Amino acid sequence: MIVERIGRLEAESAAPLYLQLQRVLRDAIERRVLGPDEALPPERDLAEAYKVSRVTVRKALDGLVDARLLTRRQGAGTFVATRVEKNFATISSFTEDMLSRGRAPRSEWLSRSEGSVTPEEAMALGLSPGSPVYRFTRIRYADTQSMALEHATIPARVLESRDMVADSLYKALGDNRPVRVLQRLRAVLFTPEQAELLGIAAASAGLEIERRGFAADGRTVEFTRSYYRGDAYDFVAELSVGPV
Amino acid sequence: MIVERIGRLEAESAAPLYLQLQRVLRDAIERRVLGPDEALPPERDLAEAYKVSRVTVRKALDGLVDARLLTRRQGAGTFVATRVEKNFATISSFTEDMLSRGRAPRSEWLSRSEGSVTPEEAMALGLSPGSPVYRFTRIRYADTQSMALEHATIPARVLESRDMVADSLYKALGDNRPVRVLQRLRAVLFTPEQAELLGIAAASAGLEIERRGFAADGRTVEFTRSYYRGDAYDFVAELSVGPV
DNA sequence: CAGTGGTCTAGACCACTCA
DNA sequence: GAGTGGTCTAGACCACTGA
Repeated sequence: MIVERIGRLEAESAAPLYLQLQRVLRDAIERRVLGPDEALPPERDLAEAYKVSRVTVRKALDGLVDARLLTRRQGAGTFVATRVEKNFATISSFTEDMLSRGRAPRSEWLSRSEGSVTPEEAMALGLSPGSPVYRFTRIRYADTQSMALEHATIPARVLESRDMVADSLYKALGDNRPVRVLQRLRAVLFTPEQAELLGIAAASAGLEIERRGFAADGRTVEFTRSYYRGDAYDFVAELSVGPV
Repeated sequence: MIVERIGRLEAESAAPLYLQLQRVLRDAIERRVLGPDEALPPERDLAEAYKVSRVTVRKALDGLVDARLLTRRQGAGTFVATRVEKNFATISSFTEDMLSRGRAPRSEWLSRSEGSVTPEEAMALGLSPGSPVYRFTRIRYADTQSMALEHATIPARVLESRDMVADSLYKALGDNRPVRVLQRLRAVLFTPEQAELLGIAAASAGLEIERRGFAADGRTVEFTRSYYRGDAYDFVAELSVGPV
């Protein structure tokens, strides 16, 4: 009954049960089989239906609650969240960011080089002096509008060659893609050179974003400094209370 | 042995065991009783030492891993994280933010009024048209330097009176304090009026930050639009990968 | 007061690390 | 191969919600 409606676990999957169940539930929510504000079956029923223990059901639900897809009310039940805000403040590359805003990302390369780290880069990337890095400089466009000037420095060891970076840097990084980034944002006035490259009026306001990206293994894999047009780009961030 | 070193659970606490244990461990880490990179006792040993089940130990550790105080390596052990970055991207009010940067926050009130929501505010705060709100406008200083112009709108129901807000708005909000905020940042040029209020040159770059704050019960309790000096303030944000 | 989520236990097996 | 974290179970009691 429950399983028919929500979905089956994959029969011969090696993945942990709680992740399989999590996936089935997430899919059901995405496909609107479980509508907003709808109550999920009680944990005990889910456990019985999927032939797992209630602890496993709870572990599956925990992840979805963390991701704000579900809310729990003690004594009342577990409910599908009303999706007012979604996917804010999750990492995306410029490419993905623009696609999600319904725009077509494009890059114009200014340079693509290799060299040794500067002291500033070594500090930001956690590299020893003299380590080899690739540097990429480009103008980013959304549709035909210029959006940003971007300078990226990547440790050579995380990229097979500098020519792998065609359009998306994050795509080229593959498994070394950042799972966590730290960004620092400031408002600045564009320099005449920057304004000219972006094709905008001198003395316009821009957003300087300095980004350090960390891969799953904790190593720093990206140090990027970008200059976004203030009139064309805004940045959304979600913050929450500190560690418990 | 273990308990002597790390600390005791409170004897007669009503709090869940896993939270008590979490607290003891966090304290031990903060006090450097457990130093960076040091291995914690195995989960089974902790369970025995504190007379709780291993499941409870794991639940306590889970929270600390989420908060990045610990890292786990299967087969190897659980280790105290090397605290390279801490407390980024957690909510803080202007007051707290400045204090943490070692500066003295101060406000100069421009106005403090009550009224009915505008359509824009109603939308942002999730209020019905006509609902009463308080509005606060002030110039924010760090030491003697002007930092920002701030316009805040607060639903009247979450504040006892508008005169409760002395220095810190978040302090006045008490239990209605936001636990989650969504911010939108843009680079703008200051208007002549804004520049004059802040005592800076006309046509300087500034950071426009629009913030919506959500209390623990999910209600929107704050809608603020601020203008920060680009030359005096930067914003740090931490992002991570989306929901699993 | 019946039903729900919140916490907790004792024990088991597997996957991985490291000497 | 001993020791560690990762997953999972069956069952229990408590705290809270809502008809």
